[in-house]
Amino acid sequence: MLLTVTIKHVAKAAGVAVGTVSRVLAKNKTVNEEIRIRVEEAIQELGYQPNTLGRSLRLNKTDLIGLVIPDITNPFFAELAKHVEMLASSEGYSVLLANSHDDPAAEQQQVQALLGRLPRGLILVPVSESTIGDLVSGKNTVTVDRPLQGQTLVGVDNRRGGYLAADHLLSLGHRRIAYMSGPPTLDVARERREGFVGRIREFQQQHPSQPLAFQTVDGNFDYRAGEELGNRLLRQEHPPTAIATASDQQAIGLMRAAADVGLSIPNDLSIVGFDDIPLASLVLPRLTTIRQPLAEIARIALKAILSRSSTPHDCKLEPVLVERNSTRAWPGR
Amino acid sequence: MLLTVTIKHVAKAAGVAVGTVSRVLAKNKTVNEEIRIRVEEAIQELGYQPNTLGRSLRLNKTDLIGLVIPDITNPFFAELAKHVEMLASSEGYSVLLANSHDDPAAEQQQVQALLGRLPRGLILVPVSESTIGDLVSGKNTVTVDRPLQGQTLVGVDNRRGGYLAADHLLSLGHRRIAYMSGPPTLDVARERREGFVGRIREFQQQHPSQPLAFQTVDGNFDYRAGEELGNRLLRQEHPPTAIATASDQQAIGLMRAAADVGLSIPNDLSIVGFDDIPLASLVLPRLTTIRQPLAEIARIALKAILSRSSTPHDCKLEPVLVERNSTRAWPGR
DNA sequence: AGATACAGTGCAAAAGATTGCAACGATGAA
DNA sequence: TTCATCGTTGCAATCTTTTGCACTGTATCT
Repeated sequence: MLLTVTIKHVAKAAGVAVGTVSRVLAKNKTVNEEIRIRVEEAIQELGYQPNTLGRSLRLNKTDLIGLVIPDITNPFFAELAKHVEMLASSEGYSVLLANSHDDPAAEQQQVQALLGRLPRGLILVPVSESTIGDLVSGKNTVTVDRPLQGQTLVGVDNRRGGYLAADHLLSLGHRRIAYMSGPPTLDVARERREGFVGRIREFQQQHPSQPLAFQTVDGNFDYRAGEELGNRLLRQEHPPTAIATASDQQAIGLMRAAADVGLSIPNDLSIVGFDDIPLASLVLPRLTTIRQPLAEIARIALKAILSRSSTPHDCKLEPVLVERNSTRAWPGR
Repeated sequence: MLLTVTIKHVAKAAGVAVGTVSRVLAKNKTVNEEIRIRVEEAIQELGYQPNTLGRSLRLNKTDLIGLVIPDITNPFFAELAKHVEMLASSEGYSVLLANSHDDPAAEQQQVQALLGRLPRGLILVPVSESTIGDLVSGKNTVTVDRPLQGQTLVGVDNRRGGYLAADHLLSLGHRRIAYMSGPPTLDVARERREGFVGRIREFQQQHPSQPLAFQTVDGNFDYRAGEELGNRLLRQEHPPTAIATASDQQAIGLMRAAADVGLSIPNDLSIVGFDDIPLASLVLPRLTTIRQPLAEIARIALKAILSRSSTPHDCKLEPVLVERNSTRAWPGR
């Protein structure tokens, strides 16, 4: 165990008091140029690195950002984590990662453990609206993607996203449409569906004479749910000609189901996803989807944490439609 | 800002000295039963939680595990992160996440930043063999997937993995075979290829009369490389009937290229991947691949960290062939 | 010249927890 | 009675850093 060099050693080497070294480190200008140089030389010479723990204890705050997400394996959250980590580390912060596995009890435990580390702030994708509410209240928290009572939420305008998807399919001439939603317990899922259904209703009112079949199914956000719900939808007597989903993972699962049933995309079936994960542009055919500006979301969330604006102020970003090859105009056979 | 309750408050509430409270917390048995109960009640009552910083400063060690990976967006590393996080948090540790983006300079910076936090240990997927070598030497580090001079490596027997893939394709009757390798700078990639080539050569010696065409290409591990290399391989005059890749991501990119060329899998082309990421069993067709026991890898890596066995001792696990629907016997047209 | 201001520096007190050492009271032995 | 022992507990030092306060010496003003 090599013994570490502390601020005391630097002070002795430079022939000054520890306080002075500290002031040099803090770039405090009330320190003589000559002494500053002497101290900096000593720091160089000894290879001194400030002890984060001592500083944190004294200041009662750390350079840690807590990030609690349901599942790092989900490409959407992985992307979020990547951006948060990049931005945080460029500002000198490190990120504490915690998985909640979509389990309220685990989430509560994780949040508690993280809070015990006195992080500068918490970026949270909550799974349970109730369990952790008071745990994080007043704790410099920002919520991403999903809301939590009394906390700043930064995310996308989900209604608008749903609206865009519906509008896209309608304008392509589809008149047998289905919407594959997420878990009905989640606000995000409900909002996306409401936006989608809203556009459908709007169209029906504007064109009351046009026949329009529409249905909705619920499930999880993952691949498997996409496949299962897809099978259910496509094996009906009159299957839809277009399906919008609440996540790209669902959409990719759905593509699998479509292939099993023998449908070709986009010829027999148009699909539009949600999120625009990296894989979306790599599946075959490339997936038309509603893009969430994730880099921007991460940036704003982190800024909110670091600026400590105690008043919660939600931030809803604009989703955008990314047209690729999984949707096509319906010839109207 | 609500003021936090410290060990001092507990001591006063229980009418004992702080040292005694500390001993109760440490489950030190040299403390009277009666007093222990009184202290524990005070802890409950006040909702006291020990300050991690004070403890860490005193003990000069933390409950943090540093995890440095090239890219959290890569499903393989995401899966690794998930397992590490699960195991670590179940032992009371938190994980510090850092992305190196496959960039030696960034990696060096990240490792340095993490080490400054005095983690209990570092789990590292190194991108550069040279830059961080002396940075982490003697620092309780475990390397996963890729080796680093003088550090314990836990990973899969890559040669064996390559061997299994080649053996599978040969036994299916394929005689025009290609291997899509990873970056030749990476030991992992070289070993997998050597294993693969080794089995090919072995077969040639055993059956010198049988015609056997074999070629190799190099590239990155990601989807895009898979697609590009795939196009190059498949657009030859006599394309291979079977291709093994060095990663599932490559394999999935390759599937895309195959579809572009109009080849059906597994009828016209057999593909075997490497890693067995979750997506592998969800693509169409489901991907035959060489599975890495990632949960086991994470478990061993963490155990090595926590047991602080200072002598580096590599651990090579057995990869296993997972047969799914992307490979098929070659009829020998 | 004497008083005042001021920049620059040292000193010591925090911050919260752990732990070696001393002290204490009770007991038993000499 | 005195001494040693044992099991517990309190005291105080320690880990490293920051920062308010006091102090020094110089410069400026009256």
